[in-house]
Amino acid sequence: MAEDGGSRVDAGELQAPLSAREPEGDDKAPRTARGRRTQAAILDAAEAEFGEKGFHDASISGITRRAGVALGSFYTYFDSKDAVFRALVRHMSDRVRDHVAPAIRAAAPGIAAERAGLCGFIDFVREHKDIYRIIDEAEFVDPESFRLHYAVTAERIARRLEAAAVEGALVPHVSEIHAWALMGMNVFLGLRYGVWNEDVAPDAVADTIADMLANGIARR
Amino acid sequence: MAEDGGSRVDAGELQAPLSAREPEGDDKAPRTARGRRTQAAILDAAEAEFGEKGFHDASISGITRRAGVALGSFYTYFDSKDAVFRALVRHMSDRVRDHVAPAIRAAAPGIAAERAGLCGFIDFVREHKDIYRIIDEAEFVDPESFRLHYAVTAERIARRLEAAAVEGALVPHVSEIHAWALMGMNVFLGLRYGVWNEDVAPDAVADTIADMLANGIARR
Amino acid sequence: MAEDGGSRVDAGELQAPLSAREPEGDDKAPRTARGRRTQAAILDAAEAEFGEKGFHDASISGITRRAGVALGSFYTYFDSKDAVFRALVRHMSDRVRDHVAPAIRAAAPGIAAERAGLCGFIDFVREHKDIYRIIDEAEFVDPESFRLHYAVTAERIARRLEAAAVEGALVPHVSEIHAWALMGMNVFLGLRYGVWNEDVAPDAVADTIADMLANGIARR
Amino acid sequence: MAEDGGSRVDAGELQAPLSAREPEGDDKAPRTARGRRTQAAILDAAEAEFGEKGFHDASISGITRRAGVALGSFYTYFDSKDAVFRALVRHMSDRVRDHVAPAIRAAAPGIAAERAGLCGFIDFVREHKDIYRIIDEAEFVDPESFRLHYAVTAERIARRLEAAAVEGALVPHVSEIHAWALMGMNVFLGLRYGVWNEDVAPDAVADTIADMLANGIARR
DNA sequence: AATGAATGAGAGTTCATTCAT
DNA sequence: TATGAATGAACTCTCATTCAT
Repeated sequence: MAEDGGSRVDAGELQAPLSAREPEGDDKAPRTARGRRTQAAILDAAEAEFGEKGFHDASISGITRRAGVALGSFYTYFDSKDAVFRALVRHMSDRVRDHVAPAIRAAAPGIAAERAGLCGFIDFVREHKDIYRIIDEAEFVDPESFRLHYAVTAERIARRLEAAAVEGALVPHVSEIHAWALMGMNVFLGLRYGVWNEDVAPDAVADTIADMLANGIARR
Repeated sequence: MAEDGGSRVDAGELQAPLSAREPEGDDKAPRTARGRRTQAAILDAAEAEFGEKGFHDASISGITRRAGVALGSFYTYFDSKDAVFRALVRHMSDRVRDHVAPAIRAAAPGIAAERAGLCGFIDFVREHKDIYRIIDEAEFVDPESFRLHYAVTAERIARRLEAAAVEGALVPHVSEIHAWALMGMNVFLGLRYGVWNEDVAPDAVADTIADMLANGIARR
Repeated sequence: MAEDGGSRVDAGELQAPLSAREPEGDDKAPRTARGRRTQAAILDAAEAEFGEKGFHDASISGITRRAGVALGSFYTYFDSKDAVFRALVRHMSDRVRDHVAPAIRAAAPGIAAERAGLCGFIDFVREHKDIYRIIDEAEFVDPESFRLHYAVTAERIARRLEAAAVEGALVPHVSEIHAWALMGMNVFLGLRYGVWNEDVAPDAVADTIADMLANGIARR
Repeated sequence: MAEDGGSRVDAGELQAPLSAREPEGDDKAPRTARGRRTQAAILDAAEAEFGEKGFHDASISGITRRAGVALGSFYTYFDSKDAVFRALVRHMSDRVRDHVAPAIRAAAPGIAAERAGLCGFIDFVREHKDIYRIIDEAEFVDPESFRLHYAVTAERIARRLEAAAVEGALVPHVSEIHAWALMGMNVFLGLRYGVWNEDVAPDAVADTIADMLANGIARR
């Protein structure tokens, strides 16, 4: 699952409405305004259906029922069940990134930035619990996009850490290994304190992790 | 996925062969030696089938074909597709724990023990790559056992950290949050350096993480 | 099995074609004319299949084969094998009633009306021998509809007898017991002289029973 | 279902225990005492299983589980599921007859005898409600034995009526039609006042029917 | 563009029966 | 005689996808 804000998103970028997304092969470009509305309705319905039931228990007819359109209309806008799923994963992956990125950029490079990323991630997950299921299930539905998602995310973290090291905020030997470790921490803390139970405030979680990242946990 | 060794396993305990497992409701106890052999063959085949295809694309007939038994024989030993899956998850969860536990116990409490756990985990995952898929897919197939697995694992880590803190090896404020962070790190490092690619030695990964845990990564 | 004509059916009412039936929960309402044709074909085929083989030996694929539609189409119109069966029982129960009712109403209340009912019933059964199997098997397939069918039928006979008693055509103490006795007689006479063997004319059977009902069979 | 006592059973005949029945092709003769016990246990279990679940939902394994014997042992004593069912139907048919016959013989030929038969039948059914299901289901499981059962029973009633007519107790023209009518009445009255609900005493039912048979129900 | 009926491969599951021990 | 594992045909039901209207 996405757990990190990217830096390629410009500040002030708004969440693009579904109907304005440019297709990338998984969906078909509607020709009319009516068509765009229908496609958007289907994508929204797919989010609800997949989030609620998971990929395999979700059904096309469930999606079109939620969307209030005929079954056949689905295939006017998407080639297959897998295709909507991919489109949805990409869409959600973007939304997480867009949610977290501003907070990261606003913080000082290094520990503070990572702290902000984790905090924003937990916040986001709390408001979009279904997303967690959706992106994670991609591992089994469309391994390639799952792999890509995490590879890209880890790479983004790694570049950020390196930049912070160059600036002198972090130790010089930060590496891809650190990036994967941070990503894993974030994902599981999001699962535990975002999806499963909200018994601890995101800020408290983030403070704890920031301290660990800054000073370690060995008694000296 | 399991990524930690428990302490309830006695030193020297051997991995119990499939044929010696006591059933816990997901499988039916065979009453003859022949029956035990067949059940073990089915469980082994299920591991291969699920690992290769994932839960939903796997089929009972695929499992029995691999096991070399008739389709109906499956139902002599398991109630359903879900039931084998659950039995398998439990079995594998136990195997990871049993593999990692001795290394953890052999190390000094604190950073060294956690280092050993991560190292053992990556080793194990490299030799049982399918396991990763199987246990992780439980999130969607049988959420309860997924939840239980990670809750139990995190709890075990937390207790270990607390004990090390009491001994003075770790800072006194270690908590459940640290446990979840460590678990998440381990899982993702196992995925990246165990399942996806073996381009970095487990020891190197573990050294890096041990250093981070001991000293943090902030420039001081 | 139905063996009696109801009084709620208006004189002159025609047997509704399958395609005009309103669903009551056991079948799904088609939305196009084509759909109605298909559903009717399936229901007709089900009658043949169940009548010939009985519920358990009948198969959905047998039904769709007879109907000349694809297997899956069955589930477009009925939820399950039980659901078609229930729809069919209801349909046939209505048909018997509608066949017999006019003859009953045309006769004088009392013995003549019951005679007409029996006569019409045997006639009907002779032309629809399958119905016997179908409705009777409901006792084992869907006990509730079996129970309901006979309870409703007995009640109808009881009311008719009471009305005739009030008019002075029958003795005043006719009761539910008489109704059940008449219903049982009719059913078994229908079985014997309608389904099994047509060696005696319905009128002859009815005359015999009418005499017995009118005068009893004790020598005086 | 049986609804009449035969006259071929000698007075004083005891209900033969299962283990003493002579096989008639549907079961296999046990060679040892132990074998007879096992066979009897299976037959008893079959009565319970079929009575509770009906023929199709009953299973051989359910029967052997109830009997406390191994699955394979079933085939030591019966050739098939149909075979036990047939043996059971014959057995129960005999039991009804044996229960009702003495009462019939004790009564005066004619109305009194038929009254006694109905009364005894309702009594019997109340104590063996499952039997109703078992024998009636034979219509769909083994039509031949169902047919035979009712044909034999009707014939027995017919002979009894004829004899009573010869003695001057009944009108001279009693026939097979009367026999079937009586049988049908008895069966349905047994269903209503024996199986479904015991809200009316068997004697009251029998009195009502006796009066109807004696005098008819037409107002004169 | 929209509809919804039609398709049919494929899945999980059951269970009467056989047979080696 | 008794056991229970093994078999596999057969069945009901699902659902992604196609297509005529």
